[in-house]
Amino acid sequence: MSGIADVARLAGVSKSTASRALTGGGYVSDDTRRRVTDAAASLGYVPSTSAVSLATGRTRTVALIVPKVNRWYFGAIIEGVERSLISQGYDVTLYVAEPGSRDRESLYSTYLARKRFDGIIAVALEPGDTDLERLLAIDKPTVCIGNPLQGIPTLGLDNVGITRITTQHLIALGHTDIAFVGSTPPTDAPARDVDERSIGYRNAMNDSGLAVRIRSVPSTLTITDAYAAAASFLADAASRPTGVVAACDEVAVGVIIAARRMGIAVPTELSVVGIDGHDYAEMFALTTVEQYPEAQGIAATRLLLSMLEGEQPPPRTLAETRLVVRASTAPPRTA
Amino acid sequence: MSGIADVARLAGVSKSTASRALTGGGYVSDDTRRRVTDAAASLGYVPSTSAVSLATGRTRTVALIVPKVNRWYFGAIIEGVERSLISQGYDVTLYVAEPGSRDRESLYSTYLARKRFDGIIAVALEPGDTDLERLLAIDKPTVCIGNPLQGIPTLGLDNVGITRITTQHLIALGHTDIAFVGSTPPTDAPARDVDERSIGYRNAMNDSGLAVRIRSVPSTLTITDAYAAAASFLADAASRPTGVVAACDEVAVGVIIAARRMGIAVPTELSVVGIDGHDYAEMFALTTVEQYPEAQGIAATRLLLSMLEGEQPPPRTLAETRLVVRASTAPPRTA
DNA sequence: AACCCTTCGGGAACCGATTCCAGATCACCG
DNA sequence: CGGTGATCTGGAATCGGTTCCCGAAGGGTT
Repeated sequence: MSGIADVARLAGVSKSTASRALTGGGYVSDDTRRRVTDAAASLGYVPSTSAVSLATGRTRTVALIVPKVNRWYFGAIIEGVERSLISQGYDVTLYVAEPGSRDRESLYSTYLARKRFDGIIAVALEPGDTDLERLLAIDKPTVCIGNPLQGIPTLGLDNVGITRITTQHLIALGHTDIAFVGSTPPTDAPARDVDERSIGYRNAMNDSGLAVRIRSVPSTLTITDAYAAAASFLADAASRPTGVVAACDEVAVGVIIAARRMGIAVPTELSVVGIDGHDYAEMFALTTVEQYPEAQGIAATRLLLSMLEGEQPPPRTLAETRLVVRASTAPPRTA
Repeated sequence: MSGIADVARLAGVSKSTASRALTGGGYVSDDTRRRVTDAAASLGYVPSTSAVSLATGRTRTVALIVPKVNRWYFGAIIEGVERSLISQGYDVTLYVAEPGSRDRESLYSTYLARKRFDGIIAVALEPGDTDLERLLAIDKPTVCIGNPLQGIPTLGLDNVGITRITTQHLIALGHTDIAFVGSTPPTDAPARDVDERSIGYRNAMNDSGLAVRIRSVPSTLTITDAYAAAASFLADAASRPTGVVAACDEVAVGVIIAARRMGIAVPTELSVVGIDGHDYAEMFALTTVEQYPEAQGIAATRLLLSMLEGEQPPPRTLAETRLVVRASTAPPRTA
């Protein structure tokens, strides 16, 4: 491997001049610069990143922290972040650790402490966890995607508002017996995304004077979990709601699959509305509020890069959403 | 930030002794070592990784190259690789680039050339692409997951054998009219995983003297793609097969969803068998040959780490699989 | 008491870049 | 023609560690 010294020698200049010519700083005559770049090209010179970051203090790497990879939402964010960072010449190192897990512990104490990165993008941190203060202690530019956290610029959804919209959509269709399928908010802990959504549902129901009914599924909110839960709570025809507000599309899809299996017609006997704009939404004709996690990843990257340039982004940025009405919702049969 | 010089000063020793005490090389008395580690702990000393890798030539980072994040198979591999590498003290930098894409180009010419890693794990490289030689040119320890490639240790499935098994499962149940749903192998290019699977199907059919029928879906092989394709080829009751060998579980699930929608009973009127052991397999009662991508990620990591220790792993390692019979397959109605 | 081997610790070189500083060249102007 | 400022280049220090080499001290043997 040839280093900058070899390039300098071949071009007949000193190391310092070679460095200036290649990085663009300081005065270098056009002629010299050309000689140096030619020499570098002919040697196939690639600067050693460890040397560069030792000298400059910048790593051109961003740490991306996600709780999970194998979920549509997180996967899409990862793809967005990766694509946009790469296009800016940054590498992405990926850390997977669920909030509260043991991995999480060593993540902060060992890996993040090494600071092999210029900035951090953290996805779906749980508020109230110790993560926040530890992130702040690292003292590197940081952006969050998800719930707002005190002191860190965050990109997220208006969860309350969105769920109000999906709930009102069912109410407007004439439904009165509407259940929220998600997880029950813990009374002591601060609200996570899911909890905010259940609040949006409750607000909308209260506004219309309707009774609130919440069906819990495991907080992983996967299709499989929702399928299993729905198979049980849809079983009794008497207590079955006519409308379901799902905490996310994966839950909605699980409910629809369960309903179909049980011979409950969607939307004739059961209307289902989700939140996400999941890949599968169209296949299940799901009415949903779309969000665009890949675009969120790109936007978060932009925020972070602006911080690296010394700017101070707004503490809270709302991500774009759009209600898409499909065939999983209709007026209830009795109406 | 305090450096090793500060630690040395506080412990009353020289930089070299401090380094030896902390990294474990050379002779250091227990007493001195304790003084140094205490000093390091009290200062919260964390070695600068750029300095360490500049001096040692090792980055303790592995590059993970995947074509896509948001697919069950790739997501699971990423999780497995990440988890096991982190537990060994390695960081993972993620590169997402589909074979043949423009991103792929810059990936090799720019990012991989920087060699900010000690080794590479590449997932689902397409044989016949130029990737192979470029990977070899990088001249770093490399492990592949997927199809075998000349010169790189590879962890993969016996695709031909597996699909023979799923096909024979249907044949044994009495099916004679069995279609393969995947993509048609290109005649000129070398075989990808999917192509090998169609070969396994064809071999099994030929062995039993049955007619080969291949239904193509877009090569991304997603549930949605398969759903759309199935909606069309299941439409004509006369030409409809009684059994489907799917190239993967996502295709199988797409077919099942389409069949249910069209009122075709599974397995009574249509048996479907997949390959993967997808998260959704159980929910759809899918008969399938399970593979374990997360375990494959862990195994690939082990292979790579052994290469970093100077060992030479076997060129080809077969990953574990297991046939799981569920309720998506049954004898055909006429039998 | 002389000697040798093992253990321990310090000084300095080194990894491969960037960057500060000072000196050299050049053009232009008075 | 000397002075001045702008432009260009090289030497050397620096980033923060690891590691080679060598000298010193300690312990055991003849």
